Amino acid sequence: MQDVVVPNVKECVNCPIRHRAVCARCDTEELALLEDIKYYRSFSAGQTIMWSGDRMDFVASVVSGVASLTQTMEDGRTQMVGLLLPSDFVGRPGREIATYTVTATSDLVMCCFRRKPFEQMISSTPHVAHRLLEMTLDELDAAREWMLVLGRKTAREKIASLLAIIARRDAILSKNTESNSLVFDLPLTREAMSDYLGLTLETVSRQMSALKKDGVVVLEGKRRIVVPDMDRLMEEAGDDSDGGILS
Amino acid sequence: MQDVVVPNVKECVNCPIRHRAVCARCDTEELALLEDIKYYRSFSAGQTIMWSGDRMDFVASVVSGVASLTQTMEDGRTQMVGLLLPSDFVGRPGREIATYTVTATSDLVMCCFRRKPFEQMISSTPHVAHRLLEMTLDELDAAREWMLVLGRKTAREKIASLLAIIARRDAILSKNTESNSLVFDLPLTREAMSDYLGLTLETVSRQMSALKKDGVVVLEGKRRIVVPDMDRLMEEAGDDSDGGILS
DNA sequence: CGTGTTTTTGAACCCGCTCAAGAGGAGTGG
DNA sequence: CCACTCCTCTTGAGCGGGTTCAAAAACACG
Repeated sequence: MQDVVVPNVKECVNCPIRHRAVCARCDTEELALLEDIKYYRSFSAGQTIMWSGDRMDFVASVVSGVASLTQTMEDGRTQMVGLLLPSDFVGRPGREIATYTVTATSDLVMCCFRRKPFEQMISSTPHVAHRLLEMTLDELDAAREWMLVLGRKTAREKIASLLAIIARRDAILSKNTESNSLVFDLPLTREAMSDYLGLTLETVSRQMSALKKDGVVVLEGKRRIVVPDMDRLMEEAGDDSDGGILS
Repeated sequence: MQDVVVPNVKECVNCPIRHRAVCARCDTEELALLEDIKYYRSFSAGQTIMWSGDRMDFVASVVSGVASLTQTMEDGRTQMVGLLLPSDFVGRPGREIATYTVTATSDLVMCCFRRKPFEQMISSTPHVAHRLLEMTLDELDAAREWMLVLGRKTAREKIASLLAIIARRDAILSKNTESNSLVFDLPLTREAMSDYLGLTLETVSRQMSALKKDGVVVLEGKRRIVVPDMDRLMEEAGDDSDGGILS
């Protein structure tokens, strides 16, 4: 966890997610409006930000760290339904009550907007509304991709798919596209992985060991992952390797 | 299949989905613009409307019937990722190439808009853009709900969940809220159900028989379903019955 | 070093899958 | 009307991947 400390990000202009978040399309004037209604909040790994059913007085962007959306049945069965990485958006304009439980999976910084004024901005500034539509469509695509993983892939393919997704997002964010091999930190516990993949934590552990034994990944310590051959990983995930990591 | 013949719906004002579709918020002036770029297309049950990877020159609303979005892996494993009922929207503004295969699950009528002019409308008329955002957020919620079904529910719960969803949508559309018992036609084959639920067709058949044996549903013929007790069905689905069918 | 947490590994079981055969319906033609 | 085909759906039997339950190992932090 390389502890991204968000050094006094007060002004949007210096914000690390300035060009990917919901504010990406805003001009300086619109940014000024956002500055007025925004505030930062930090959470430590494991902390629950919001319970399903809670009143929700803000929406937010993830600035750094990883958060997750989960749904839980009465008997405790849990399914993660969203993995929120930097620049991703939390909350639904027009909705007062949270539908999902939001948890900080790693240490986390969020840029929060008070809900009411933000909803007014949606109506008044097309740039925010348009970017939000775009991001929501992307989320929908991601959710549908995940439905294929959940519904049809084997345990091994599921693990490989998750690693591939994180590796890809990580490569985009940190521009470490030197070679074909990738190194990144897994921001998820085994339990979080199992909740994402619809598996038990034991199966996740077993399949991680198997992928390691077969040389698909190398584990440095508990969380650091090395992918020697991205194409091989994609193959294990059951996707056709279209080659382009940054598509 | 009660063969909704869409009696010469030429004008939007008479359209059965006028108040739920992407055009719901439009005033008469905006409707006139849409009329210019729209045209109807009919498909018969089983017909493929568009293959994943195809060029996509239009977006559309489902007027009557049911369509499905599916994703397929190289080895043929298939997952349905969207079930499109009347008023639902197909296609993504800004995208030229279809990501999913779209199939007419029953006989189907769609109201198509040429893509380019429609995209211009998104930018120029906030009513369309705003409604589309709202609908996309609803789709995202539905997809996430479905991730819980795919990832964590048993075969029996999956079937019950699907029946509950269709029963609910059907109740809203046709306002047959006389009693607690519901009757509707299943617009899906066993195979389509299995593709939706991440099961085999045999398991779907077995669980349908089991639900019938246990009196949760009554089958009249092959496709007509009677749900004597909606709360019971919800219970079988593993959801807490919040009672309100029309929430 | 001890305690609590996360992860790994083992062994037995079971739900849903696979493979296979049969049943039911709709349409066609004699 | 039956005979035939095609297609969807049902049912049966055995198998296997992932779960469950249990215990040990690795690690973190005082």
